[in-house]
Amino acid sequence: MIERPHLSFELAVDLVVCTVRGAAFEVLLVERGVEPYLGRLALPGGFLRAGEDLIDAAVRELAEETGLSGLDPYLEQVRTYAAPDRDPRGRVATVAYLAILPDLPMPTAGTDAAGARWEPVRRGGLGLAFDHDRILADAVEQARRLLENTPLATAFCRTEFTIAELRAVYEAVWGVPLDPRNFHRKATGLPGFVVPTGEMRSPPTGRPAALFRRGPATALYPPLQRPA
Amino acid sequence: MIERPHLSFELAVDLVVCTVRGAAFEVLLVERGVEPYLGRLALPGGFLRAGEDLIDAAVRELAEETGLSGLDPYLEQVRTYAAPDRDPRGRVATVAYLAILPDLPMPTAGTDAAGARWEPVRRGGLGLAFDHDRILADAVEQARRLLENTPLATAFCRTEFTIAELRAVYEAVWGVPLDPRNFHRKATGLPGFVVPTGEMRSPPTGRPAALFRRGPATALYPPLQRPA
DNA sequence: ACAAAAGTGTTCACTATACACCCATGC
DNA sequence: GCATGGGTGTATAGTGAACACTTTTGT
Repeated sequence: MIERPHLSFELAVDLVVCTVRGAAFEVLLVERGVEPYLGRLALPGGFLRAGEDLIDAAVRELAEETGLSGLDPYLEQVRTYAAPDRDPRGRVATVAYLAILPDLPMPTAGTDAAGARWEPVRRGGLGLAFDHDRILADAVEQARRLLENTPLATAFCRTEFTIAELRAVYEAVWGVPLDPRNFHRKATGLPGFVVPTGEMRSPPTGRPAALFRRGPATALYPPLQRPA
Repeated sequence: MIERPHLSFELAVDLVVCTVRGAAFEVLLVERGVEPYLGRLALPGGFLRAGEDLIDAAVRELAEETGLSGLDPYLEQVRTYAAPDRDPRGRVATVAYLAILPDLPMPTAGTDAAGARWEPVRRGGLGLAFDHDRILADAVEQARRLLENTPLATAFCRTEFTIAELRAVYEAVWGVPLDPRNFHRKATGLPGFVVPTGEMRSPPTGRPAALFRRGPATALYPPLQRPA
């Protein structure tokens, strides 16, 4: 190890954990229990530990904050924030990760998740601590873009899902209504996007819907373009 | 300042400086003059200084490495790399930036740029130091994607350019031939992409071409999709 | 029978592609 | 004139939005 005369940083990972509940696009937030920004809402996150890569820390924090184990979440890096004054405690750089979960029941006691709650994503921001409104906005924009080009939407759904559920994800995240009939054709026609399981599921009323799983595709071609 | 029991990092910025020269998509590399990886090619970059944000460091490094002043380069964050063993000197996290320049003559003496040179981007990587092959691949993929959705291609051109020059950028970066006639119509027809200056430029032989500047658009809609 | 939701067929407008053709210059 | 590259017109195929219509269930 040679001399290192450079600035020293702490490195954190912040999570933008998203889901769709009902018709709402929501994000997981925690109430801060320590200064600075005591009592304010913030994105869950924490510092890297020895031997950890960024993705390791993101996976660990996600498990801690949700209290859920054995998830196979979609996790993708968004970008890094390191403005000199972004944290009053000193120079802290944070790497934001986008995490996508299906609408699962969350443990509410005995874990870090006790202080966590879902909030609907609103334009104009949520008044979060630090620069977390900006981070949230960047992550949301990335999620909206990924819905166009990747099978990300399937990560919002459980293992088996109907086309109507998949469409609800697009409508909630993009905030626009889509034609159910045309969406059905596009989704089932895109190579590798979804594969039928052969099973059916009956809604409260109406014709049963075919069930699908996510397909092998890692990119959607052609993309599912959102309306102008 | 309260106690901070966490891991300490050095934070670097690495640049993927791209241009199109002739028909080739090229990247700026430097030969390392110190250990580790002495003598190997690497991406230009350096550590953050006190008071600097990431983008400040990227702009400063770009000016230092190219020896060019007064550029208004396109600069965009790619992603961050922080694997525990990526730098043998210790824990160094690096934030990669994509920089796009037109094909300019580079100073070759008296500056850091003396040790810099352009190399064509090849599939399979260039055998760079550290994890720079991976960083380069990620940045190149980002550039290819941005050509579809943003006016990024204009950043590869000088202030005034012909449609044929713009097309050469797409062909070089995507590595595919495009129909000159259809490309002309698309590029001039996309709202806010390019605006005619009214001037003309004569090629060595053939009809003079109209000159354009980049337009006000920040996104291309509909996107200029690359062929499957 | 009726309501509700799933899924298919069809129309029509628009867009992309291929390529014939014309234009403006240097030699 | 001829070669060369710039730019326009046009036929054709393909794609996407709108929506009528059929299917399959629960009550």
